[in-house]
Amino acid sequence: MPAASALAERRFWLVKSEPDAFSWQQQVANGTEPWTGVRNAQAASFLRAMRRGDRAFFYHSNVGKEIVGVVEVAREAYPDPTEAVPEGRAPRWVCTDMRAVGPMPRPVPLSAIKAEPALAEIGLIRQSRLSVMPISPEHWALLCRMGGWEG
DNA sequence: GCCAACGTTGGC
DNA sequence: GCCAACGTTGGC
Repeated sequence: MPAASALAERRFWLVKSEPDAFSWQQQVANGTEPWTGVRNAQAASFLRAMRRGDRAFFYHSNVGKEIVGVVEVAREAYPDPTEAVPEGRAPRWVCTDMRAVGPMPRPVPLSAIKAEPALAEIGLIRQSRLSVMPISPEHWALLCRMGGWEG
């Protein structure tokens, strides 16, 4: 089907990274980068649900605590090469490839997200430890407005 | 540095 | 299968 249908089906996500481990600046420098290291069953199931062309906010956890950019799913889930698979066992974890799309003109801090009543139900707040989560189209649009993102 | 949330592990 | 102990994440 044409692009309109693919666009309508595009889903939105938020992925977290500690900038000390892997930062937005590194993502930009590398262009496309495997999103590895997810070791949580719920987060992994969200990675598996990602489709090529889906977009995600890139959030800096611990240091910064703000949405700093937008990435796009460039390759759907495949076995995470950083997993140490025990002898005779099947690989368990997956990664996706993420491509940097662009920086948020105004990074959106966690404090601003918490201060916005319309975002009270967002996974980032309700389940603070989850590192990969879906974002509803409405929340995506609102966060884009808050960050000055014209996408 | 502390603590809440929560996932995992292991004894029973 | 239950649950205490422990480890990790991530905000404060």
